[in-house]
Amino acid sequence: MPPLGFHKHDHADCVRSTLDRAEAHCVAHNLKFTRVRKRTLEILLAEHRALGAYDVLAILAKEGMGAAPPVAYRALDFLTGAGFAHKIEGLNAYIACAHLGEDHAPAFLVCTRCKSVAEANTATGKGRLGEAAAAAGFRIERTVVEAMGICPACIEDTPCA
Amino acid sequence: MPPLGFHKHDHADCVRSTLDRAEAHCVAHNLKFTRVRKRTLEILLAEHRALGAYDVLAILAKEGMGAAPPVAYRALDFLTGAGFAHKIEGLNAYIACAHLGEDHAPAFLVCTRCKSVAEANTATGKGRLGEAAAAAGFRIERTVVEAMGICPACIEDTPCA
DNA sequence: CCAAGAATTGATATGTTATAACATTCAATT
DNA sequence: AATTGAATGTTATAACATATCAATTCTTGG
Repeated sequence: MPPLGFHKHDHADCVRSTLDRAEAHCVAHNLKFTRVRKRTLEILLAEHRALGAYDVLAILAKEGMGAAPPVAYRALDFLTGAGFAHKIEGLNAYIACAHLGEDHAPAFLVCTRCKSVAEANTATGKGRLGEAAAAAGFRIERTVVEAMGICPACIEDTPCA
Repeated sequence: MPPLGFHKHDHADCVRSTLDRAEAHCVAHNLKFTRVRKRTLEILLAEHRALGAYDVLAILAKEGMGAAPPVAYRALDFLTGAGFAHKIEGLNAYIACAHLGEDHAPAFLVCTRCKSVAEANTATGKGRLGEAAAAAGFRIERTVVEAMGICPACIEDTPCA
């Protein structure tokens, strides 16, 4: 599967189908897909870009949902916990999951210039890291795999590429 | 090479040889291995654990080197820039490089319980991430590869392992 | 040696990211 | 309707990080 995010696609459909799958997952797992949570996912889905918690908060506040940080952080925690969104540790920012519903170990290509993010679809057995962990007797609970760099669009825009 | 950090080794030697290699690198590259910078590396080297910038700062301050955050952050920036230390993004914390002088793409096993960190030695061609990047025309500048979980020692210490 | 310039250090202030604690509202169940 | 548990909202503060400028030290050419 090609990494989503750097190439053209039917984004309206991308958004709709992700929301639908999130909705279905919540029904199936008895999770509450509340107004704030749903709106937060919509905000993240608007673009394949990472948004800071305070960016999300600003939008929520403008729309009349709580104006204090915990509102955004709780919604983001819910979304990441449910697998609907991921945190980009290298940016302290959050992004909607591009492979919602598929079992995957998220890995990202992160443009440090424009903050657009492509989510690659990697197998859950994580290559060298998995081997090293097994050898050391280490129990992996979560993996952070991010390539920070410059995306194709930004490379083209650079005078001295 | 086994990941360093979770198993016994001659740590005094580990520290000494790392400092020696750092020293040599600075001489070779005309970098200034000043008092603050060297002491900061020593602090990180004391254990194979990640320390926050303010943890480092507290020690520096106690020893009479500047008490304000920029002192610690500048030293840490120097060390990470020179490849003598790495930032663990998942913890917002810093650790001495365990493979100083060897060309490597750092990858870590990070214990979220005790913050000890093992640095695996992975090849610079980064498997799936590298492939995905090449396919997308993405220029990688830095990789963040961290497995967060529970280290062998903490697994043993857990009542309900 | 010493003056000029560059790099490093130190301090103040502030910006950014994140959470603790508690009150209130809402929804499901009895 | 009363109970209860989850979700929301607010205040306050903690934790992480940087911009700016002044003072010092370290080169290096004169």
